[in-house]
Amino acid sequence: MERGPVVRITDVAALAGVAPSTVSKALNGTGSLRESTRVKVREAAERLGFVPDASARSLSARRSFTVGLLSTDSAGRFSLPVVLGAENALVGGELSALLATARHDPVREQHHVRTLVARRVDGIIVTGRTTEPREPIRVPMPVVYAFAPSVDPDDASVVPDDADGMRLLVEHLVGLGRRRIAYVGGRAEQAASVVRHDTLVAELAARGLELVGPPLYGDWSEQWGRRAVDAVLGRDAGAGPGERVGGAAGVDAIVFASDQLARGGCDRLRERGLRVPDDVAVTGYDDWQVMSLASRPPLTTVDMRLERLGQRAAELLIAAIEGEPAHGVERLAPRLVVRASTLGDG
Amino acid sequence: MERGPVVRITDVAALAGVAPSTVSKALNGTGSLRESTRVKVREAAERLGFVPDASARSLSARRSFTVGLLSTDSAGRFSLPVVLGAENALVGGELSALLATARHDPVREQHHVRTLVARRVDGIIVTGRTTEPREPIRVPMPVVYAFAPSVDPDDASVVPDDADGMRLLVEHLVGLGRRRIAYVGGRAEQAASVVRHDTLVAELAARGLELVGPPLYGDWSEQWGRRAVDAVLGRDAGAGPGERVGGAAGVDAIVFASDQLARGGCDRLRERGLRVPDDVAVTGYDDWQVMSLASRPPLTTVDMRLERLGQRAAELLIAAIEGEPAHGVERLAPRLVVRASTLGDG
DNA sequence: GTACCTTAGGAAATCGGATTCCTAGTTTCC
DNA sequence: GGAAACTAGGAATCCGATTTCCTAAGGTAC
Repeated sequence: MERGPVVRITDVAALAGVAPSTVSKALNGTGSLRESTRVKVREAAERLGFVPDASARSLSARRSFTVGLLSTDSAGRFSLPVVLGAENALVGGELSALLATARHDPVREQHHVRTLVARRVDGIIVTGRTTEPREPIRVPMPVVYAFAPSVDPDDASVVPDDADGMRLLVEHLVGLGRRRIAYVGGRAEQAASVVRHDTLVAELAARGLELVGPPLYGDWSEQWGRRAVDAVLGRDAGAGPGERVGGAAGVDAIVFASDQLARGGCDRLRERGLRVPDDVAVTGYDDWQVMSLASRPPLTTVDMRLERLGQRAAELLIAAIEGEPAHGVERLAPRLVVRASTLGDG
Repeated sequence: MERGPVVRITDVAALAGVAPSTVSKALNGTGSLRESTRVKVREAAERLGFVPDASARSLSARRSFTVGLLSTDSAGRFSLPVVLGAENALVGGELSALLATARHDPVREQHHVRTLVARRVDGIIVTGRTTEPREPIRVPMPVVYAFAPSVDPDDASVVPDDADGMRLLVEHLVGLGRRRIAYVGGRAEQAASVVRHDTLVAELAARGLELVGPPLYGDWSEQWGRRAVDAVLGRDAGAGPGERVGGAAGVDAIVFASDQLARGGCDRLRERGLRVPDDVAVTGYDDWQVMSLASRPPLTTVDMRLERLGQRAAELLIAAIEGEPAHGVERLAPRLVVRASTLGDG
């Protein structure tokens, strides 16, 4: 609340003693003007604190310099970083971000899509809660799907490369000499659980190894992580403190499909007297730091680089807006984060 | 990507056989028109899939039907729910939300403020990472501060009522018969640590009780929560399993200033052989469910109702936009969430 | 010195709705 | 039957910046 009368281009023109069109040219670096005139106009604009009205600019430019960030999710743990990364990257392209969260409600989503179209956003980035492929939205402007890809291969999508992440983990574990590896997933029907399992099995096979025991599925909670450890070790034969598990059912590493699971797993292993990583190495997934760092020991895990994912989506969208649309799914390479749950204190 | 040529009001007018101004009146319910005409126009608009251009509408309405959500924070754990609550409430008022995250960078914040002003947003909601009062932004439109209040008492702010939250906790603990209560805060210089401590002391005093030992401050980590328990119980004399603490230094409840601290505290208490809540009751703060529910036992804590806070901020902002600005700090009553860390399995 | 180019900058059209104002019909009333 | 009062809907203006088009002044050439 500082200046009541908003400054218009005509005010600047009047002060500078030129026509409005000249002000526009001077400030936008277009047209042919003497340098002295540009300076004069710039000074007048500066003095009045002139900020061009975006609506008017949009109207004549026939674009809004705005993109929609449509999140199926209530912008939870996964989509939030994506949204933030995108928002941040958009600023560079002098684009603003309209936030629209659908909260899993198709009606709400439809409403938001309509609003974004009405606002003539230059493009839309769609994110979701999980990596399950989703139905595309139908709008008359470019769209990029981030995290949750579109089922239409002609659309542009950016997703974390889960297979690559698992490959990094296997490489790391096997490199450390671990051979008897078990797998604990989250919900069985979700892509994240399945892809990670399948890749794990494939990568082990490529090294002449096999998963120890069947993959275990539950939900994504710490509690399931704890229980899964019991299941892996065999509930009945709780090993005593310091006692190496060994034997046919013995494992020397457990790969969990998320940090939450892994954290619960570490707790349970410790409670059962097993040392992590000395007796059993543990890996998580996501590098959700409130979990991965708070775990005892801190977790070796995979950072999906979600902010970078959002940033990349923004880059692709900007390119599409400028007439160079991408197609298909782009996979973003994740980053292995090594911590004490596999490496010990060393 | 469905219709190339965007439909304008003149297209609808042509199809309906009326003037553009009539279309506008028909669709907006203004002017005086025969019902048959309205229907005719509506059908034409429907058939063409007409969606009025928001820029044009904004230009003539002299407002953008958009509000800025300015988050100092990278929309972290606290500001995120506030932002979501606000965004959700805005939809009801047919307003859209422009997301702007400053990431603690004053330059970035200034840039975003400029952008929001250029876009002629109808108002701005400012949120922060902590409840520390902050400098107000200077803009020519209404502003509401949420979570982090403005230092200017003339501005409108909505904050969680921390004192009330602590009062609820004390009432609960004392009601359960706990008398020897210790306090563990987060960072000593932060309002959240201090207000909670001061209120705790005052509420205890009102009941003829005193805090056991000095308040302990550290950071907001689980690790500090664990260490703080050691400090409270006395590092040297680690009580054996099942042994009641008792005596001059004994406590029968520990109030932690956050769920993270409390969770670490529970872990440590258990490791020292103390039962929660039988030997020592524990309370957290925030009801951050990945902490409060994953804790063993789950935490009795205080839900600040951050989404509601954001919603309330949106309501106040909408009122201000409509000419009824609020002033001063409004405190939102929190909600006590009782779980097993004070009540046991019963 | 006249004819032809440049060039700086202004006037006017444009973007797409909303709104104000006005007019041709229709009603109402005495 | 004629004047006043409504009514429906169209024409024109406006919102504020961009952009196109055009003109007057200055420069160059022969």
